[in-house]
Amino acid sequence: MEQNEPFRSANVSDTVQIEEMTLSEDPRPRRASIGARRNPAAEAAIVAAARDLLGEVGFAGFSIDAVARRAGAGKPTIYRWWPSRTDLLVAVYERERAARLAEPETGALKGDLAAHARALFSAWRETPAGHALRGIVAEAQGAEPALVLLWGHLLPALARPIRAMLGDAARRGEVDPADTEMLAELVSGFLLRRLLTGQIDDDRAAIERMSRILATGRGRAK
Amino acid sequence: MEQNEPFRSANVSDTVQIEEMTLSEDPRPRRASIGARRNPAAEAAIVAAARDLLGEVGFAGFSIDAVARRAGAGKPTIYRWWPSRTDLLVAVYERERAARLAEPETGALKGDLAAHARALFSAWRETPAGHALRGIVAEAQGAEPALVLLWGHLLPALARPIRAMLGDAARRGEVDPADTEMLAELVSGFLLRRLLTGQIDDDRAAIERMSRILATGRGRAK
Amino acid sequence: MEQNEPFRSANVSDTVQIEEMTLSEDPRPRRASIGARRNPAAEAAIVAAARDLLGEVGFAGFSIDAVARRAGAGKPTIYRWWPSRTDLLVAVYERERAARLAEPETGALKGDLAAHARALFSAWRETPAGHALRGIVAEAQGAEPALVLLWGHLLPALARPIRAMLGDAARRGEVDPADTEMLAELVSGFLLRRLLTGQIDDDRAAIERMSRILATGRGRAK
Amino acid sequence: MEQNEPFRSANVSDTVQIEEMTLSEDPRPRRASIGARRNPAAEAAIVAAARDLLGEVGFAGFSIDAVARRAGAGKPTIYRWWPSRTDLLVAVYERERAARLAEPETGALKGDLAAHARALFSAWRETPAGHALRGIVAEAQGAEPALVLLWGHLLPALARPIRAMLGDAARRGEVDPADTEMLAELVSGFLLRRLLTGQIDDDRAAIERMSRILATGRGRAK
DNA sequence: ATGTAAGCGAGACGGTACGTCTGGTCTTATA
DNA sequence: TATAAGACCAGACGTACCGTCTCGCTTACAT
Repeated sequence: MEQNEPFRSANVSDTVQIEEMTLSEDPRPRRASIGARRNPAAEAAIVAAARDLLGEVGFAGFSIDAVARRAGAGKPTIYRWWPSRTDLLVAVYERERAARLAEPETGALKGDLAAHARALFSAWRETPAGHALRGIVAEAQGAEPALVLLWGHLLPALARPIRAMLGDAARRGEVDPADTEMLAELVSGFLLRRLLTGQIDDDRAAIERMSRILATGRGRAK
Repeated sequence: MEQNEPFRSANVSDTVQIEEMTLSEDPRPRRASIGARRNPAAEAAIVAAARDLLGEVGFAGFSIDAVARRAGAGKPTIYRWWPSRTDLLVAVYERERAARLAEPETGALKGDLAAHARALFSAWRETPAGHALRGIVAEAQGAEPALVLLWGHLLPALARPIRAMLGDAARRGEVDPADTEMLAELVSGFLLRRLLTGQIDDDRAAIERMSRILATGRGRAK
Repeated sequence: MEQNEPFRSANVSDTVQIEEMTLSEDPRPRRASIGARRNPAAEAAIVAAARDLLGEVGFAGFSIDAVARRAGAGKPTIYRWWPSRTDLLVAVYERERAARLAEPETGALKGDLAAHARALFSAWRETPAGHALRGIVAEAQGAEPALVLLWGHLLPALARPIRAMLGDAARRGEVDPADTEMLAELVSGFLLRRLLTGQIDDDRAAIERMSRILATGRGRAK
Repeated sequence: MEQNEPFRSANVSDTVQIEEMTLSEDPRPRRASIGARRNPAAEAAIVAAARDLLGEVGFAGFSIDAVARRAGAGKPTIYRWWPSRTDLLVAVYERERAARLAEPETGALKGDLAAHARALFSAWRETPAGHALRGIVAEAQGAEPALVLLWGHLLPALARPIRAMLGDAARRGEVDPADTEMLAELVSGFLLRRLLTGQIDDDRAAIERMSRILATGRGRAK
């Protein structure tokens, strides 16, 4: 801060000097490079910081600066491995999703759908995965790459287990195979709409109704 | 996000006319105050600038600064009437929505749903309303007030005509009245999911299938 | 606030409505026009507000907006009579200066100067006049009209009683008439420098020394 | 404020050279960071821009925004190193003051004072230093930190060479040592008053008279 | 064994946008 | 015709992030 400044005179706010001196010992261990390859500790610290940040303040207040600060990482280190904020959100999302729900396999489509929806809402409530996905959707409304990622990768992944259930149901004769694709879209539309409007509490009645309508057909009114 | 048709331009009955007339002789008319009350010309110019900006660059690049610049307005004037970016987006959205689709009234639910969906997709493609709604959803992922507005005001408004169709269908005996609410939610989930992933092209097959499944029930596989 | 807005929808921050309704009765009497001539009540209220504001927060925080707010006056009313902030400051300054010090007339220049300086410092301390003059000097550093006003009107007025004392002293033979002008300038330089650096406490020793040096000459060191 | 001579331009040994060289091929070199430490080129460009701005439009029109624009710098870069406008003005002032007047050493106080005053007025006329100091004084009338800086740092520095002359004179027996402090204050009061009222033209008669009165005493009128 | 290549924390950099404040002008409605 | 009111454009304020850059360091790997 002092180099090359022959004329730098007393600043208006130079009274801070004293307290800066007490900072002699460094509380942060400064996680250095481990050679010409990615440092797993750095990666873990960054994703953990991002996860915690999302958990604490949600997508608002989620910034690369804040993640770097909290992780004790340099911003270029983040940008090296996650070229955009979206990528970092995806990393958090996928990491959380790893703790996955065992497939229900109740033997009937309606029960499978309901169980899956309830498990998903629960995971979105209790981990930052929900905030992460919401953030990705938000980014996708303004950035092309995020949009591609969302509907080329994330939403298909979200629909995959649903499609699997529907495939099973089709094999059991519960569902016309020609309808599985649209049914999967309707289910994920339901899930997404609830997530984005913050309505992911354990609303059993609604989940039950959705599952019944889509799984067993409605039949005409009596 | 792909439709580069520059959307329908200023309507014949638009309030912007006043401003555009003054533009004829002076490049920057410096639209002054008209007394201690809101200046409709300023309001029109701001909403028009916001609309055009959305149409040209989408939600990315939509900033209050840019709107003020383009409208020749002071930022405080914008903040006075639309306290947040979301409010301005809503203004654009509702303005565009005014040119509304006549209700289909085909006499059968399936046709009504399909016609409505196609009309809505068309409107989203051809006016900035789609971009506006996408922006509002994005904002709602990080800002509580926007979230409240979204699911307390905007989504209900979106679902209202659908609910009306379902009510009619229920009166005709096509649908169990107990299901109308969830059916409306499923339809709007479908619409919203398509909007947010940029899939609002005129996909007649998908719209047809969605309408059939939700309107007539699926019936089990043969 | 409602006119011409067919599309103005629910604002994000529209919860204020309720409390605005309680504002039915007006606490402020709304001092109206008294016809086609200047309303003394308005003038008094404005100058009083300016004076009080200066007294409470000093020149920082002194703005036309704040004065208008506090006086319950419209900004144009202020600008009509005081075309710039400087003019308003001058009004405050002159009004305060009205409660003026009786001329000392001790019969000797040194005592006159000291008495005058002490009286002036006291007035600057105890009324907003000091803040007003400081503000005028500040404005004069960036605005030509204020500068003209300052050294064409205010500083001469400040020097006038001093020049009078020096004239008397010259008549008494205490001072060379050719020196009175510069002596007056040196005295007012002393006063101004003290005011602008906030050193207008009752420093009798310094005032005494200044008076002695300028009034009786120094004489060489013993 | 009247001198429209464009003041001495960039010195041969100025640090700006580096930046000006890159300007040869690219109209906007986008002077990037040079690592986790202050970039001297950026500093030089900012101070130079501030200096030029002061020289061209004076303290009015001197804004951080304008400096940033002209320097091709980001506003945060300026605020990082000069937390307030005052700090930047001080930087300009001290930079200019570096081109210092050789101490006169005429052997007699009166000549020393006159030479010093004339040199100072000349520097204030021909460089932006005068505008910078005027700006600092203006700021000090509304901001406490600027006030502290002014009379704790800047005015003492201004008075230092004068005090030195007076000390020499006292050693030579020309002046009573007990008077040196007040004499220095009277001289700097004279200088400051002239600066703040824009009267820094080469008024030899006035400078002569001031020097004579303060240096040799006046003696009574004949 | 050593040179080189890459990762690392750090933080400065030019920008853009944020939301607020003030300046000075303008117009209306009221008296 | 003066007044209170308050909207209007303009633009500066100081702050937060963005994504890029360079530094000085550390370590592993290829020579």
